[in-house]
Amino acid sequence: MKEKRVSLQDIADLVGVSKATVSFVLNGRGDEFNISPKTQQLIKDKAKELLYVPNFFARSLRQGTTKTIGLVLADISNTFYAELCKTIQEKLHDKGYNTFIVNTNEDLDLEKTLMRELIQRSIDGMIISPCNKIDALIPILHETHIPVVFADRPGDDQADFVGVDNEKEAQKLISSFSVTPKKLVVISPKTDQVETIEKRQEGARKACQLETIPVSFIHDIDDQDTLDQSIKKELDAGADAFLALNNRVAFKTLASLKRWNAVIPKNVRFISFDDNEAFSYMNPPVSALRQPVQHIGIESVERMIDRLSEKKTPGKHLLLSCEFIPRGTH
Amino acid sequence: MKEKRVSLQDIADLVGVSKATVSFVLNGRGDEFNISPKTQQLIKDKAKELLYVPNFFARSLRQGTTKTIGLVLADISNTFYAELCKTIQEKLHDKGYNTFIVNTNEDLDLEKTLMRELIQRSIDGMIISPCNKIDALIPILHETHIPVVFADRPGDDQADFVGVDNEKEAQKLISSFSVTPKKLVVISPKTDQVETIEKRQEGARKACQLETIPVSFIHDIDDQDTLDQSIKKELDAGADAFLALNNRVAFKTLASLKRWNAVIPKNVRFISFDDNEAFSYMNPPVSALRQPVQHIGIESVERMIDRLSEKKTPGKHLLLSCEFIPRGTH
DNA sequence: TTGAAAGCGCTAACAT
DNA sequence: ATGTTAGCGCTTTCAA
Repeated sequence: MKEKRVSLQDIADLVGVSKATVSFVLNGRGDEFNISPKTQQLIKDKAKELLYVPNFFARSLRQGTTKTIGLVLADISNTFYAELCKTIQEKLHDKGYNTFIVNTNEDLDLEKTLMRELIQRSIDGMIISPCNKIDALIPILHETHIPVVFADRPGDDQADFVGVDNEKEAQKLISSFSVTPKKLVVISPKTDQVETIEKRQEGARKACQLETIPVSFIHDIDDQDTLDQSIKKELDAGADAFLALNNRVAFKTLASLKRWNAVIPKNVRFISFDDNEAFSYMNPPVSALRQPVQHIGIESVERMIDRLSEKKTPGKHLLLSCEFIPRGTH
Repeated sequence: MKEKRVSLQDIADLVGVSKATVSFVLNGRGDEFNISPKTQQLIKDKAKELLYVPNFFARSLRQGTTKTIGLVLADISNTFYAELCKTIQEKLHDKGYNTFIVNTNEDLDLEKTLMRELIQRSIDGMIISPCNKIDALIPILHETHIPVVFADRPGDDQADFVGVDNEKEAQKLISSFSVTPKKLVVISPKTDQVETIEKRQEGARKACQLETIPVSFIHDIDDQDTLDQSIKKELDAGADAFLALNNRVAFKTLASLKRWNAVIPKNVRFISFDDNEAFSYMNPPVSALRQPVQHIGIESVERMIDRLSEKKTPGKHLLLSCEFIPRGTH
């Protein structure tokens, strides 16, 4: 079963030409080098017969390029990233690049390990939505000179970034409630030291300050019952508006509200920062801020391609707008 | 910016030793070759200073192994596959393997292309949930001799497979309705020529035959309104039980039922073959058959590792059981 | 203790 | 119209 893979040399030997000739023909440059049609056919036939597959490594080693982009994602099982991943891979493929996807699972150490592994593989570039703070990543990024584009979660000013203005969007969102909240509760996901979530919190805080709305913050701690108790307390304290800071925590918050028989949107209003396929099917359908996921993916790829062709220098920050989807809970 | 990457030779030159020596030291085999501690330190320091990263391709080329498994997925934006992907990557990483994930987007041609690209990269093995029929893939699989494990969707008898007995599970599922249906409607996703969906249809058909329940089949055709009309027709014809064949189409079916004001589960009962994170949060919460996603991932990896160590020959089919999650719609 | 050299499979400049 | 050859960066055997 473990026969050695067929190499250029094998074909060359069997056809009775040199491996250079075989290389030319198989790369479609036979005519360019005036290889006779007869020889070309012979070579092609033999290659097909032996199921020849070129060795990608040998080629990369020789050419110094891999036509591969590394994609580092924080949580592939979150629909947001899954969608982002899909778009990016599609677009990169259109541009002739392969994508090496890795999932860091919001694990700071794993992220570093995986980034190093990607760099080892001589990827041509890296698109990343980091879970680490940029400071932790800088030493790693210094180990390489490939272009890096941050998607969704920013790096620093010197690095490319495509995403949304989380603070501004969150701030605007507060005024989307159909009734000005008497008391707002903001629920954050468990892993909340990430830049995006912090910005969203900040935006909400500012909006509430401006409009003098009392606001409190709850951090999801992975356990539905604890969350339920926190929410109960807020409800008892007169909270009438809830803002969930991503789609995962939105589900959990809704479950809590249901448990305490909150009547949405009559007595209590709810908005999710981050949309989900299921929201429109729920009862009542969930009002949410939709991030331009696909757009983020497309622009990240564009940016990467620009950087690869060295037409652009790093440091561009592209902020895309979100869209509020009014459904039945706001 | 595009300075050449530091190579072994660079370090060797600067330290004043041969690149062999450097290679030994950097691979932690310095003592084994009796390299003096002083030289070793010198080399290590220089490597760190220059941010040396070994060239993975050169190494792979030399060693003929890549420690990389290709993972071919049909639709990464479907929660089922996203979860599978996450598990598989985690487990492979534990075993010292990297994962090269590609998403075929249920596109038959793209699948073939991507599989070829994986093979070109000399991956050590491939885990795949194919969208193509096995016949279409056989020629491609013949181009290589690496172990292949089919996950979720089977290949053929000669190939390894880890998944679920879709036919049997679907058949059993029919008797999970709280009331025996007067008329059952089975809704399939758009891409329904896949083995798993066909088996589920078959299972439902058999169950209905045995219990003499009239059954009809609807194929989702991507347009909610058309689906709505089909479902309306069935409702008018007295359909009182609906079985959705994956989580995506479940949402759409529920939306339809809501549109026509079907009272669930009083007048109409609903079950989804395939669970979703959101189901438990819906109103009423959706009864569903949960596939052992993580288990499928874990076993696929186990199988792959076995095959890689050549302890096992191919052809093992592992069927895992599903679990019916009774919630509020069945 | 360390170095020299071969070779993994491929490409491309240079010969014939 | 085709062949020869020199590497790409690394590992490893053999020699010194």
